[in-house]
Amino acid sequence: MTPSSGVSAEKAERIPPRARILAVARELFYRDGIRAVGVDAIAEAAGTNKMTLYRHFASKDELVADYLRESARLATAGRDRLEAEHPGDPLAQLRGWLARMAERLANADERGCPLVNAAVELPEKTHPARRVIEEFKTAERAWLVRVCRASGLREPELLADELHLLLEGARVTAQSVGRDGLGERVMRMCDALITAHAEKR
Amino acid sequence: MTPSSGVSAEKAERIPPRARILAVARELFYRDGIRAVGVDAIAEAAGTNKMTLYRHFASKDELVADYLRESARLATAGRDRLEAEHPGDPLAQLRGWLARMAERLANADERGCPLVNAAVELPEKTHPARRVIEEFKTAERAWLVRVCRASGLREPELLADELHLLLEGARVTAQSVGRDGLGERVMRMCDALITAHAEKR
DNA sequence: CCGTTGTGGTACTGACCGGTAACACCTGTA
DNA sequence: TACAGGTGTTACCGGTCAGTACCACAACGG
Repeated sequence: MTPSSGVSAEKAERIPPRARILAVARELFYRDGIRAVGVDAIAEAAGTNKMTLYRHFASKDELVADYLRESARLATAGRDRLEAEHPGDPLAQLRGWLARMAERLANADERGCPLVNAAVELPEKTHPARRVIEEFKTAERAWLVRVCRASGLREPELLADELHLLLEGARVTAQSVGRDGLGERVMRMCDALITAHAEKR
Repeated sequence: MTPSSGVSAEKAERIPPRARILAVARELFYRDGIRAVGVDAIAEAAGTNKMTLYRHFASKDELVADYLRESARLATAGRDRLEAEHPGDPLAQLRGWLARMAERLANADERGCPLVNAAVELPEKTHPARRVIEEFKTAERAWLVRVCRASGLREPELLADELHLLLEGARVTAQSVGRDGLGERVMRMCDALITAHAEKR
């Protein structure tokens, strides 16, 4: 057992402790659940200790909020990347987003949207995570509406809601029942919805 | 402070302790989350103590599994009631089920499906709750397929999945973003889906 | 050279966790 | 009356929780 022994992220590297802690927290919180992971475990897995953790995060609740902010940032960056990959082609952006979601559904490590899971785990309305969750989900839906509208599809708000709810449902269903062929089925449903909103009247 | 002081369910009544414990567990686990509620809190709120609780439940995990079995039983009973209310009219049963779900979405106490929430909170594959969750969700989907097929709708499996995923998505979205008008929107989407599967060539 | 800053290590607090032992009690029954 | 089973009460176990005090050390810049 070497002196610097972390669980999955042994970082004796030059990455500052705050980033190491946040990376490890993201992994453990997502995989095992927020309430199931103690700050001790995070600190140890990050190759540091609880004191250093509390020098960078005021409390576990704040660490959780930062974990969710980071997750939201990554998701937003992914959407930005899609826009860069398909400039001026909102329909391709939309399909790319759906395809990525479908891929995730087949992944065995997939445990749904980290922010949705946090909302389930942390019902307290005063928890600092609540704001982050609400803002992220609102932005996500707004992006979908924008892309649907830019694609010239009829009733973009309705379509965005249909797609969004369908995907959210699929991501929790993957956790509760299973994911056999779920990705393909969902993709077909989404395609049908898009087609319906393209043809409509 | 009377000697028998529970939180929300003061039962000095003639209800046996096991039932009291299960009722209180259902309320607290659902409202606050499974990991957030200790066995002490449940015993106290049920007007009893931890010893009596452990005389009826082998462990907290088993209590959780029983809580989920009870929730599943209630949901199944609700579907049976629908069949009794609309005998031989599967379409009315389906619409009744959807209407009930939409009602729930507007309720401020709604915290989604207890079994889905448990799946999010308890990722361990070996947890006794896992079996209960999977069996319930499989049965729920099977009921939907059966009703859709009996209603003479085209592609009943596909329609059942569409409705199921949409509803699951709505129930988690109510927790993470909000429920303003969500029930009505979802009902409209479901109606459109049913119509589409009724007309379909 | 000194002092500052960030980090790691250890030990600790007080509360709570799930789970158990031992005993008093109450109620029904024979 | 006497026994028995289910229940309530208290105290306890070892472990873990979030959070903190204190000190040692290493790197830095003057």
